[in-house]
Parts: sequence; structure tokens; C-alpha cells
Amino acid sequence: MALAEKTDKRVQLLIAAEQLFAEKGFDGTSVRDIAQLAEVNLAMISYYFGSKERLLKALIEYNFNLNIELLEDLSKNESISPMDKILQLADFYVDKFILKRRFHTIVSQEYNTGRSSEIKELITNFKMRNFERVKGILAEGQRKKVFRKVDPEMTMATLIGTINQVINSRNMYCILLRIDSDNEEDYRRKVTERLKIHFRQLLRSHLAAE
Amino acid sequence: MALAEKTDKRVQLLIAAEQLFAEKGFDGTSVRDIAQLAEVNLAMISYYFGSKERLLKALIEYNFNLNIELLEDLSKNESISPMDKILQLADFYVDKFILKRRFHTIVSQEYNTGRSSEIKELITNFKMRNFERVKGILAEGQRKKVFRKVDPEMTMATLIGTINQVINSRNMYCILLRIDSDNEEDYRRKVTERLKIHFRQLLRSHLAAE
DNA sequence: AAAAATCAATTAAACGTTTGTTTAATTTAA
DNA sequence: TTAAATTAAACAAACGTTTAATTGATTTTT
Repeated sequence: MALAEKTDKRVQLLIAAEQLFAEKGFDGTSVRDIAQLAEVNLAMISYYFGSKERLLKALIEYNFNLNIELLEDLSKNESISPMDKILQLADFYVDKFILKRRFHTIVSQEYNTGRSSEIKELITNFKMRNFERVKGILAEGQRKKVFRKVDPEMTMATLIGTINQVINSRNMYCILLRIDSDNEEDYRRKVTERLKIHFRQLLRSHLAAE
Repeated sequence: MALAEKTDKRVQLLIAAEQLFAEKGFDGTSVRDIAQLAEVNLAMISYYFGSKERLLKALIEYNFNLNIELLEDLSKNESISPMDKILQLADFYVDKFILKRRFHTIVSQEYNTGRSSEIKELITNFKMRNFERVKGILAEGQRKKVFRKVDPEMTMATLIGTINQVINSRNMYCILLRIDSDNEEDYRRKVTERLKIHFRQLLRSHLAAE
């Protein structure tokens, strides 16, 4: 708690907001909830971010700008086969989405219901960048005759949709996979492994040329 | 006639609530919004449903109890091969989820952020029923040596997750698939077809025994 | 080096709206 | 005449945001 007091209050607010927006939704969370969890005066939200909505925007912008260069490297790497490339990409998405599951839950919610077109554009751009990356690998694989012809948009929907489904139905998959919902570390490890194995089998048979 | 008029305003409220909850979220929608769109006095919400939350519960219960017998028939039918059975089930889910996309968006939102444990249990039960159905077909296919061994929980996540991804990122897929977002009928036809073809290819290669 | 000035950080309190719900009166239908 | 349906108005509580005052630390002036 002494460490928390030392930390920047701006960061404390972002952390608290991420947790609460994911658990109760943007409109279901009051600025007083956030301030209380962050142990910060509620006026600091306006002071640092201007408004509750700009706090959300800052949260989204910060998370979207993480790890982008990591993915660029993978896409350009010529020494990896398309199949390994897509499997590594799937692993990357699994790791990142599961690790930041709260944030990605917020993104899912906000893309539908959010009233801010600024935020919607942010999310659309992020999704587009990800899709272009997948589409590029699929095209490369087809050019090299190691992938068969598939629907790139639907394949993307399957990749991201499967992960989102597991994240956004966490309660259910904790029951099905017999995972203690309170043990976040155990949840992360088990779900990550199951998803990666599933994708290895699914993507191989879906993409491999006959 | 008399009965229809009696429940008329109740139905109008349910229809308006479905649209608004899907577009702006449960907490983002006020009872005044709903009453205005339904052209009904806002006190009628408490009169008919008791509260805003019980209105949501009524909406969910009503939609979950549709088409259940239709699915039971398919599962029990012994004259259909497991592969055709799972493909018909996928088609069924695609049709139903796309047709009732607004409702299923609400379900996705509310399963994470909703504070009512009653509603969460409703949704869990619905998801469980669907999973048991899929799991049964997968087991039958493996018993008859026409399916290989796959992860049932993850396969379910892929099936429902892919559809949900398309529904919950509607903006994005309208851009990608060059669909006029305002033409609901065109959207429904094109997305439904793309999803069904994709599933036919994906599930066949994923499930077929070598 | 002490005092004064400056500016960002922080606070409690108050602001005007909007929220979901209830009330009590009135209309409608049987 | 009775009960259900419908209404406008009122309710307290919660909402996001702003205010004006105060603190704390750093810089400037004396």
C-alpha cells in the first residue's frame, strides 16, 4: 500500500478504471467507484483526463500502442514458413488477449455500445491493422502453395472470436474446464494452453493445402 | 383482439428495450428512452415488469425459450450423419444469431457486466444446454469413427465465438465485406451465407477423421 | 540563506441533471 | 360498479463535472 501511494495517481486511476469498466461496464461504473478503488479524490479524474470518457480513451490508446513493433517483426520475417507464422501469430494473440482480458472485454463492450465515434474509430483501426496482418500471411501461404483458399475475413473472425468467446464467457469456461475462477494465474495458464493446442490443430487442418 | 391489445404495450416495451439495450447497453439506456421509443408512459415499465432489470430478465427469458424443441429434434434424429448434424447445427446457430443479433449482443454484454446473478444463471444454463448438444454430436461422431478427437469446449468456443465476433464487430465486418450497414436485409443475407460456407469448410477439415 | 512568489497537485463541497421508481389521480373497459 | 390500465407529477438518490480553497514543493527575489 505504501508502494501504491508512491505510484502516480494517473496510473492508479487507469488501473482502477480498467478493472471496473471490465467488471461493470463503462456506464455501470461511476467516477466515484473509480476514485474510491484508486484511493484518489474523484476530482482528479477531470483534472488528469478531462472527463470519464477521455479516461476511457486514454486507457484504450495506451493499450493499443503496446506491442505493435513486436508484431511487425513477425510479419516481415522471411525465414518462417507461413504456417509457423500464422501459428505464432495465434499464440501471440492468445497470450496477449488472455493476459489483458479485462481490457479486451472493455473493447468488446465499447465497440458496440459506446457513443463516442472517436473511440469507435480507434478500435476499428486496431482491428483493421490486425486483419491486414492475418490477411498478408494467408496470401503469402497461398502464393507459396502451402495454404488452400479460405475466406480471410471469416478466418479472422474465427481466430479473434474464439479467444474473445473464452474471455467474455469466463464464468462458463471456468465451470467447463474446472478452473478456480479466483485463481487468476491458474486460469491464465490453463486457458492459454487449451487455446494454443486447439488453434494448432484447427488452423493446420483449416489452412493446409491438400 | 382484446388479448392482443392487452399485451400490446408490454410487447412494444420489450421491442424498444431490445433495440436500445443492444445499441447503448443496459446501463446506457434509461427507462425514459425505452418508454419514448415504445410510445408508452414510463410508469408502465414498473407496472408490467416491476423494474428495468426485470424487463431485461423477461426479454432474455422470452428469447431463450424460443426454438428449443427445434434443436431437440435435430440432436435425436438418427438418420442424419454426425457431420451433417454438426453442419446443420452450425447453420441453425448462424441463422438464429444473425436474425436476433441485437438480442445476442445484449446477452454478450450482460453476461460480463450484469449485476444480477439471476440473469447470469439464465445465460449460463442456456450456454450449457447448447454446449451439451454440441458435445453430444462430437461424441457420437467419434464413436462412429467419422470424427477425430478434438477439444469439445474449444470447438464450441470457435463455433459460437466466430458468430459472435461477426455480430459484435458489425461495423467492422460491414466495411470489410462491403455491406451497406443500413440495409439490414442485405447484411443478414450476405453475412449468413459467408458464415455458413466458412463453417462447412472449417468444421469438415477440423472434425473429419484422417 | 531566508523570505516571497509561483504553480501544479489535491481536496471537500456544491452544482445542475438525470436516474429508476412510486404516488395518487384519472381514464377505460367489463 | 369494479378493477385494470394509464397518466402526470413527484421522489430521493446517484450521476459527471466544476468550483474555490488549500496544500506542497520548487523557483525567484531580496
